[in-house]
Amino acid sequence: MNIDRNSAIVNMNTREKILETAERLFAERGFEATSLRHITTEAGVNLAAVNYHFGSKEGLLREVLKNRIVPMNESRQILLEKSRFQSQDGVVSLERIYEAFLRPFFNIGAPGGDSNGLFLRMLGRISSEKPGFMKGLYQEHFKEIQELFVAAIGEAQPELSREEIHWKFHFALSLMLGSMIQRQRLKFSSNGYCDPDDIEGLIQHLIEFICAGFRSAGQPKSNFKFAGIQP
Amino acid sequence: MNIDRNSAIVNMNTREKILETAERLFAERGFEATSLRHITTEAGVNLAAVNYHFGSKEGLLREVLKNRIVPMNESRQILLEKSRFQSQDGVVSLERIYEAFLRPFFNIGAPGGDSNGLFLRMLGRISSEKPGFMKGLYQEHFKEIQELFVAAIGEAQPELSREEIHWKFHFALSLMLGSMIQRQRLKFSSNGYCDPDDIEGLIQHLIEFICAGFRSAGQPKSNFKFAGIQP
DNA sequence: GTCTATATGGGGATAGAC
DNA sequence: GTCTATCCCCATATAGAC
Repeated sequence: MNIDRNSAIVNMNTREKILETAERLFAERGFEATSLRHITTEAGVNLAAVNYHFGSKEGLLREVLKNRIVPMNESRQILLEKSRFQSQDGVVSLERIYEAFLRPFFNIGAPGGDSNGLFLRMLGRISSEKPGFMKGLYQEHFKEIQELFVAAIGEAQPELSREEIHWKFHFALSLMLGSMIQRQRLKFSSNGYCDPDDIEGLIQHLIEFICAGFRSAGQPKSNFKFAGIQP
Repeated sequence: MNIDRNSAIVNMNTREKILETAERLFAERGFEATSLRHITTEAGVNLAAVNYHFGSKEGLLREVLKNRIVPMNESRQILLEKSRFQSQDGVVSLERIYEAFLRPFFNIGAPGGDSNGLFLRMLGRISSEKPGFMKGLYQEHFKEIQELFVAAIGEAQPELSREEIHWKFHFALSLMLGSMIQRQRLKFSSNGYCDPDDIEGLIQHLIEFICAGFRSAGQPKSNFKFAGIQP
């Protein structure tokens, strides 16, 4: 039943044990730095089982990611539809759109107890470690959901050009991943002013920051004269 | 004289050859995934030279980063001081502050011809690969420059609380790194609407997005009622 | 400072018995 | 499906000759 992902790893079958342990170790140490031997030892299974069940180390990674990403994107879609249903005219506000986009991302570990956001750090890390791999992942898992959200943003901010929407969407996505990857830095760089473990606060600050960015003029070249300083 | 970093690697001494090649390979493939053998083979030097000159693989990494970061931060400080001097009352606008902060970051490779931003991808990657290592790097190289810029932001936006400034500074930093790490994604995710190789456009869009975030209310909890949707 | 040679330990993957 | 045993590759680091 998989009630508590952190306990009773004994009661899982070999395949599940490997997935469970691999996810944790990939997140903690990175993909390259984690060996199959390390995974199988911690999981208490045989080394050869990985290749039997997943074909290769990369096959294992693909499965680990898929198990998290698919429910996350389903959740995003449901939240967006719910907000659209609750709206007056079918146009969802930017805040609601990004709440639907961000919340499942930060809850991706729940209810598995991934309160440290290890999985999210892994996702960000993989995206910089293996760009080719991520491109495939994008085509398979993120293309559709992105089109859905880009369309919703276009309805919420109809004055934005397609180019502007894509720039800003890219920034929002980069910020979401970056702020999670870099989250531990906030601990020692804010001199105690901010608590990086306050996920709810993080989400709210992020929504505010992102929506402000989407509402900005969108014409920086004409609105703002750059100094043209040479470094 | 080091006129062109990409040519005449033959004319460099062993230490420089190693630094040159290591920087490129760390950036292209990541730290863990790059072997000393690979570096020394491409550089055309002996394997043992790395340990002789840098003590260890991590010592080599430290030196590679230092060679880029120190000039970058000097450049940031100079740009900020120049903008302060040019201002009427010593208060620099947010746009100028972030231009001074961002431009040396994106020009970090120049005039070395790092037009692909490989070094920046490496920096972001290392920060997720080796958090402990980055903490040391932060203390050594980034603490001072951050305090300088946080102070300038506090003067430009005096109504922001310390907590808000640190959140937003963290976001801006995460976005800067994230947008560089994820830059290649923009190629295939924007359907051709945006050109990720247009660094000048990237800088201008970033400044606009970040400054809008800094000018947003700063009190999301009271200004915006969250839906409280459960995923 | 630079080389060869090697110590020492790990890596992913697989063949074949059970 | 799971195991043992092993192939073959690569890693970092160092000792010691030149």
